[in-house]
Amino acid sequence: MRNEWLSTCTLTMQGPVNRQDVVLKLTGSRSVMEAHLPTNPGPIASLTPCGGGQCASVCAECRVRLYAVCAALDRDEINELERITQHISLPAKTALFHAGDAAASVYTVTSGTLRLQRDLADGRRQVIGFAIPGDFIGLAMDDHFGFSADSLTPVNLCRFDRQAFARLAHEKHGLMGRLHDFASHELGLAQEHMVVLGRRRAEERVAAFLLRWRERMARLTGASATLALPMGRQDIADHLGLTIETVSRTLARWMREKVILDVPDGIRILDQARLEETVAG
Amino acid sequence: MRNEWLSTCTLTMQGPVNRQDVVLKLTGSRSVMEAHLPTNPGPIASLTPCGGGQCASVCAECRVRLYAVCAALDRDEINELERITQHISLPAKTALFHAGDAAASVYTVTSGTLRLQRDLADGRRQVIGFAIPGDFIGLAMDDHFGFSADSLTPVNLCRFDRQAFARLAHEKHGLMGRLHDFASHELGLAQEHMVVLGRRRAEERVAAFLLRWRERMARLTGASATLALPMGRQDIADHLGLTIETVSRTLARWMREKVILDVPDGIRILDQARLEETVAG
DNA sequence: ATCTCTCCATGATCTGGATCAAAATCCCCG
DNA sequence: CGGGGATTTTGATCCAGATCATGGAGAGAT
Repeated sequence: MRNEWLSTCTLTMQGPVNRQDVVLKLTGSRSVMEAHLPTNPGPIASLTPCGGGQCASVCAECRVRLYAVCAALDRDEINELERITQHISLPAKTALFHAGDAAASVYTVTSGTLRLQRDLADGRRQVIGFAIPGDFIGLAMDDHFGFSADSLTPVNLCRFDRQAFARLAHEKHGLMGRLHDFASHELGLAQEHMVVLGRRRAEERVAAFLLRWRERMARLTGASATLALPMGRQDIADHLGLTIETVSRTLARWMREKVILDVPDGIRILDQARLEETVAG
Repeated sequence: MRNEWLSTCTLTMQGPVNRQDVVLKLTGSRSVMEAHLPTNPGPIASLTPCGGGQCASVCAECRVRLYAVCAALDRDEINELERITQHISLPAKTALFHAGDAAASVYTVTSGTLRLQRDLADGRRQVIGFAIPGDFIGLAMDDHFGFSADSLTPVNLCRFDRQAFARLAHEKHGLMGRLHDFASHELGLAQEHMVVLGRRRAEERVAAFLLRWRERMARLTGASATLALPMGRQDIADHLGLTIETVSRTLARWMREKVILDVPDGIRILDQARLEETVAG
């Protein structure tokens, strides 16, 4: 009904097109302004292999090694893994891959934050999650990615050829076990998020998100008073199944009530107990 | 606010209490009537080990073996697995385990349907999914189950001691790989369900559910005109983040419009294309 | 400094689906 | 076959959060 006109809308692009940039810019309807056009995936941003792909023993000094899947491997195996590894950097706000792309690679995040999302044809989107250092990207794929990945900040990743990585996982039992631990853990989190999306009120969703994000960041950087939020309000909304207005209003209310404090690029949680009560109901 | 009085409500039970039976039965508020009390988990229904736990080579004639995790094992390994297997039957509408229980066992479903759910303190519930023959239960657990499992129909399961099963998985590489495949696949489905819960309208949710359930049943029994729905309307609603009224109205409308046909214990899909259009938007 | 663009905040209004209510149907079980 | 609880259906009304509209604050660019 409301989006019917979309079905007859055709645009022709000249030159290479990054799909992330192709949004309908029509005034008068905010939601349509943000609709991504279902173009063929264009070339993604060029990637910079670190040291020309020839970095020896970068892993040895990797800060996330003990959190990542790599922790399953001993020194020799790490070297073996490193042979199929490409260390790459991605600028902020750049696509790593798109939903539906052939999954040629899998990744471990070593720094920065990525947004993982699925898009519906009419522009609605669900942010599946945010990937942070130590996270493995590519657990839930067949031959094709089921979601898109975009950097929110500059990001560094280890890229592994998927076939080669799968071969290694089948040789090295510890690696497969570790992959399975990651997948099980992710599955548990996904199920928890289903409860949030299916049965929680707006305020509870935002509180649950802040507490969980704080937890994840604490694992990386240790407990910190301020909480960096590299994702925008719209991203939070799309993660929680809300609108940007609802997220904004909820945070604004908590700021008025001194539950949280606004700081540049994030917040500071002043009253964690209050957020926990909100989640507990 | 609305449920504040619950915080002062205390009931004392005499004799063993099956948590599934403990619901507040107060007229005047439907949602509270259905609230499960947070009692300590009582003893679950007694389980009947098939043949006193001494069934030799039951696996050989198992109808779901090729779909289940067991498919990863050769004849000798199957025998080894069978030594740590207990074949059990569960009557309909019976708890297998509760969220928070120590996860002593993991399971493969061989017949029947189970409902997997998480409950919030105030009675809201999210049905994580439904387990059918071939499904493995226990992928996403740490030491404790993150959700409850109840039979909707009579159910037969293979119960494995979790420690022993984990040990076997660490010895038999194929089994671990298969477990990981199951976990990745589940993760992909969970992510898809997030889109449904976060961004889809009521009608789209129900259509997506029917199509997906049909797909799963088709894998088991082959394509069939009628679709058995062992779960109730409330279960569907709690799976889709809707109310029973919305589910009921949506199905009723489709029946009026000859998209589906009411049959005992299920439906018949008359116009699959219509449902697919609904999901596609 | 000014322009532009993107993101965020906030008030006003609307609405899809929740809630409330009541009747109808189903399903055991004796 | 009939009584009583559980589940489902259907109608009326309500409301949390969506939608619409507008203004403001920052960050880059020139």
